[in-house]
Amino acid sequence: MDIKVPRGTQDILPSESGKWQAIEALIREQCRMYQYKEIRTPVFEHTELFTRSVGDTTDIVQKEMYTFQDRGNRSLTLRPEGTASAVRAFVEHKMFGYANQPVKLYYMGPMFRYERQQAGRYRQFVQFGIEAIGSADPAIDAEVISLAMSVYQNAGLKKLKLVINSLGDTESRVSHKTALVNHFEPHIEEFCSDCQNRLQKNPLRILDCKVDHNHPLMETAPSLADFLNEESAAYFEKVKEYLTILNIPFEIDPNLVRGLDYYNHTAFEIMSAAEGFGAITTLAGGGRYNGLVEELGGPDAPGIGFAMSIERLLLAIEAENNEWTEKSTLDVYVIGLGEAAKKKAVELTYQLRQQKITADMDYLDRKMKTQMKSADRLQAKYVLVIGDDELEQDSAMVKDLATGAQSLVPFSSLVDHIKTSSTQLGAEE
RNA sequence: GCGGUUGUGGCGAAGUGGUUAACGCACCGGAUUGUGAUUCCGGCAUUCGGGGGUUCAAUUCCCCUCAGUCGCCCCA
Repeated sequence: MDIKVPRGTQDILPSESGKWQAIEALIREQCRMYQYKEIRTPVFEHTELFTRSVGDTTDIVQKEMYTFQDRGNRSLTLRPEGTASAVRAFVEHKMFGYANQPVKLYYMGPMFRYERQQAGRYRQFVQFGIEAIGSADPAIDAEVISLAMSVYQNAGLKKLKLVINSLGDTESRVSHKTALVNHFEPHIEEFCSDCQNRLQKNPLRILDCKVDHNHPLMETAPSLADFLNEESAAYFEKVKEYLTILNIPFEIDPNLVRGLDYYNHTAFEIMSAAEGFGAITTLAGGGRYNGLVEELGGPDAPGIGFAMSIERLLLAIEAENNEWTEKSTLDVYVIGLGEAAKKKAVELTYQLRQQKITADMDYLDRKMKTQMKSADRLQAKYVLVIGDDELEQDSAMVKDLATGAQSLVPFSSLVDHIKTSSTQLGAEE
């Protein structure tokens, strides 16, 4: 078999899936505390959804999307991020009419971006994200950020860095854009063709161009911070104030610009400061997107959200050396010796499971010693041994693997015996 | 898109231009024909990612290719 997983994808094996489930449970619990409700949207959408929301001059849309034609000649795209779908659903199902506003949503699932893989970056990766749509209160910006922080803290992470910035409102951005165009236009022929295209459509993207990043005009480009109008600056101040009330430390990075076009006002990233972490330190990113709902055909509802990568969260946990010790969940391993005893073993294993006692047995007809070894490796609490002698007495030999003690117990009282001894065990701990 | 690095059994990992490719783990069998640690004995790669070339001879040298991995950029 020489077929392998496609590039940039991975199998999460049984030895790892326990961690995933633990993280997922932690996340769902946090969302419950904050009263965000899960929304599940398709993994593919009409391509236009992303070109219109994420922005058709962004890297994501221009070179990272998995876009294909279906048999009906529709252009579809595997979702590269979650906000577009959530907002699309918000509009499609008229959630702006819901009694409870803002509408608070969360999602968790695979996203797809065609990129070269490296540590913490995959072509299929899992994002957890939330969206609060319908409120322009800076307090909810702080709530959104605090939920992200609280997931990380509950996962045991300590080395975190929150970076925030304000991208300003439409007016601020328009004046900044004009300044950028004026700045670059006289020398635009010195830039790459991509940048020349970006000049009128989205000059901000010129600033993170890969080709021309050494051009002297990059250094002297007008900064967004200088173009924030009064309302935008006041809004940003309020967000900072609320973060301070919540005791969440932050840094301001005036150069923080998110890679998606729909953001305005608050933008933030949470990074890992753990040493030994890969080159990619961003754990989560998000921001406000007033205007996006309208862009997708809804009313003028403001929104804010973030997305985080589960893969990177797990990497960060590892980098901070927080071990997840997985406890064995096997109560009983049943060993049947000989044909008649095996039949009994099959029956008993089934009965134990029905009584909510986890049980397993050998299906390879291995010898006693090897089965004991299996039981040991599986960290079973008890082993039941059934042979001809036990059958004659309608009993099983019950061995406590921790102490090594064993006793003959009648089949009829096996379940009670195991239940009472395990609760005693549990009480001693 | 660009660059570094790696590719030997289920896993980890040595190694050499030349008849049998170390070792460790795991696994299987036995010592112990009904009991898990340890120990001892035995078994477990006609083959060194794939293709081509150099050579009397290549897993070892050269070229190409594929794949993993890491980094740049950007992002989650």
